[in-house]
Amino acid sequence: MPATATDWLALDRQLCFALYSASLAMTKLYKPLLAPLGLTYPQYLVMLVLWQDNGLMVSQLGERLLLDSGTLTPLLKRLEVAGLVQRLRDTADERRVLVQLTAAGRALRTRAGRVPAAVALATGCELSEINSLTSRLQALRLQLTDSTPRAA
Amino acid sequence: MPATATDWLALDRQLCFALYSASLAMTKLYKPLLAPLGLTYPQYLVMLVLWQDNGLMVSQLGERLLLDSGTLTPLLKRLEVAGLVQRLRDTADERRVLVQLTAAGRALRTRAGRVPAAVALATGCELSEINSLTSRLQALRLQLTDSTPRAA
DNA sequence: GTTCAATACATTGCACACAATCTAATTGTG
DNA sequence: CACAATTAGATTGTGTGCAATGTATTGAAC
Repeated sequence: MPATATDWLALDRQLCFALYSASLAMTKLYKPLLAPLGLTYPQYLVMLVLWQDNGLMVSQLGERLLLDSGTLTPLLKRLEVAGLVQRLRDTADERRVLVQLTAAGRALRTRAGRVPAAVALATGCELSEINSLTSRLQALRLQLTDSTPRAA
Repeated sequence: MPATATDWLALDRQLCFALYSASLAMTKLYKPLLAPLGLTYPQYLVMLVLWQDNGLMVSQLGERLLLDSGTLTPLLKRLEVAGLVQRLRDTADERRVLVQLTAAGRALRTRAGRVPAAVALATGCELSEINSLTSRLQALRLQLTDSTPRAA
């Protein structure tokens, strides 16, 4: 089967694969940077949210990160075991679980402060280039989540 | 702890999160498109490679997709159970496993032909925009895999 | 006030990713 | 030829992602 003039199924032509492999490569880049902090990459994302807005519900974390409870519940339990967060039932509404940083969790922010610069360096990109690429990816994600409704 | 003037740890400023969430959103977009073909998204990527180059070794698939045997071996076994590929020990070098498309696997290419257009539509982007974003992500991935050597 | 629907989270099952380790086969060295 | 080093896959264990389902709590309607 000879390749057509423009083979739409060629791997190197796929935006999806460029996205997929770049994302996995990024995760691998973070791994040695986060290991000293005792965090995996998704756990780091949760901490980023909590460092900005402490005391969120599980569902609010899920909205920010676009993850569901099936992913977050076990992840948060591991963060709790690690002593970085506390999971507290909301007394006003006992369906809710509030995720609070512990002192250790707050303290970790300082050590995490060095991570972004190390990542920016590894990308080999100017800051302006990083920002423009970030913006385009955010726009793409917005478009994709709109064309892929997740709830009726 | 008040946010600094430029908070380098802000979630929406992270290239990594834009990449991560866009990649997950892309996978969710593919899911209903690939379900009729009986493929998951990573399985689809493997099929893309094989449709271009049939009869590769597991390690060659891994080079193209940047995945290791721990990921590919069970995935390929599932594709074999689905009747789309065959895994054959190379008689010349019995360490090697050659992955060959079956007739059903080759035939699936025709049905997959409709997928790229549906994806392009969902992105809401011009083709030129898709291509430029793809190129930038490929360059980023290359830079990241170079700064993150995986073998000594 | 009881019943029904909605909400918030937890659980289960499946499929990746990947580090670390293992086994079998091949290659290189003398 | 013996044998150490290398190579190719497979296996194991951990941690996501997510669909589907379960459970307890709350809110709404009557």
